Amino acid sequence: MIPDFSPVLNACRDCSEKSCAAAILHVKELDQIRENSRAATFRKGDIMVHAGSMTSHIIYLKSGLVKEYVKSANDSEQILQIVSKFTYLGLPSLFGDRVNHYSYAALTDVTVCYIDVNIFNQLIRDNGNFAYEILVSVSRDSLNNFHRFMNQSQKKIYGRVADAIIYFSRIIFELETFELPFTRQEFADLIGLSRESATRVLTKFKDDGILSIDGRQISILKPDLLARISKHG
Amino acid sequence: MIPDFSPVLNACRDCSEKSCAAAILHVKELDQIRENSRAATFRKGDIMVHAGSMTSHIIYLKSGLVKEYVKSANDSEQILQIVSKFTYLGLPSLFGDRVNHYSYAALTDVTVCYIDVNIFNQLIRDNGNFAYEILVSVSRDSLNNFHRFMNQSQKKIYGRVADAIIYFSRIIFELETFELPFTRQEFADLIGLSRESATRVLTKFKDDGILSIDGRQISILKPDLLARISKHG
DNA sequence: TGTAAAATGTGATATTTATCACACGAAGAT
DNA sequence: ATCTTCGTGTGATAAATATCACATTTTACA
Repeated sequence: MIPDFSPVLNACRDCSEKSCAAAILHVKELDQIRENSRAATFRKGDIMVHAGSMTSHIIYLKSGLVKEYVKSANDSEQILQIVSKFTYLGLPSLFGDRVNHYSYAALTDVTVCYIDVNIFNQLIRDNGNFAYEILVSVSRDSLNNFHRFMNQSQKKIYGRVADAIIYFSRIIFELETFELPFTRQEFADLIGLSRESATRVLTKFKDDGILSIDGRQISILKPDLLARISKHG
Repeated sequence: MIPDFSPVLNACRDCSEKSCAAAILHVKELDQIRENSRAATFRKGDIMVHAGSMTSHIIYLKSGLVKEYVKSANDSEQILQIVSKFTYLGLPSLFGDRVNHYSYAALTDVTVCYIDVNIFNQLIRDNGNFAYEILVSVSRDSLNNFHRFMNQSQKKIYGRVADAIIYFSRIIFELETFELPFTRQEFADLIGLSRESATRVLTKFKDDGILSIDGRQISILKPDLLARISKHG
């Protein structure tokens, strides 16, 4: 729950895990960040940000996987996206009312940098090229969310599950064999299904020889068929 | 379909319909926009942008209502949002691959300005404060889309219809009595329902005395009850 | 290592919502 | 004015998916 603050000062100008946006910054600006930021780590399962909390620091994800989610009234959870390294968390919230609209939890061990929001905003105002890169990132996010939205609202459960599997294979792991970083319930929450329905579809894919499934370990055996199901199913 | 190009030069610096972002620009920058932009009008029903087309100009909406939508394989339509005046259309697409990801059609007569995308991008890079305002706008949009997404994926049809009615009353018209700017089919497409289901819910609300409905003319008679249905229904 | 708790798979059933079919009225076209 | 098309409401039915109940497996941890 509570981040382990690293005792090491993070020398941003030498950091090998810079974002595309930060790569544009001048040495002076990077030093400005360094003086107002802090490295930290989270353990798998830790909640990093609670929806509804105020933002004083922006979180930059240096390594690990994070789920972005919200809980609704009846305790059910909707996972918005899986965030992987080299990403700023919660940018849209920052530029609105400064209240975090989503929660974030670590799916694996995670390392991050906290950056003071005032410094971050100042950099955007001072350096249009930095601002442009941040815009690119927020826009990409927005289009991705839209894609997920369309996927959930227009496809049937087989198409949705296929889509999610392809998403993990191509975007997150870049492998045809991978380990899902969460439970079946969370998998279902990501695509807006009940746990039972998600399980049933996975079992069906296994029985049909499309996937090999052993617990959280997944291999895609028939990628073409899976892609076809994602499109038309 | 084809915009009527106005013969009048638009003097941006005197324009009373500037966006929050443009209000920040210097006189010199506004003149730069003027030399690379063009005013135009569309008639109700005109398609302004086709999804998939390339973006050479960004469209700024000066007056009127526009639907942002996509068509899927089986010709069904999902309306993403209703856009009202003082808004740039399709910003997230601009910062990605420059392909328009959504289509836009005029729901009322509409006046717009076309602004050259290169000029627009240059202004963002040159003027961080302008960039900041654009970021605020893209972020607001992203959070709104998210809200719509949650609404569609977690609520039942009564809650969704209630939500949509409240949205028009509060955000679009700021009145308790208003005229829906589209057909029942489009209303259904906005909230991801079949036309028949949307109709049935509206009729139920009418029978229960929550709304008064006469064709497209709608009055909210019991706002509290409607809000409760939106939350828990 | 043993035990409790959590996660998973699966059948039966219920609920929600879409689809189909059709009647009716209003708006446009000739 | 009449014809045709489009939009709308409504009942009957079908399809998709959630919920419930419970057995089984895996994981956590004392």
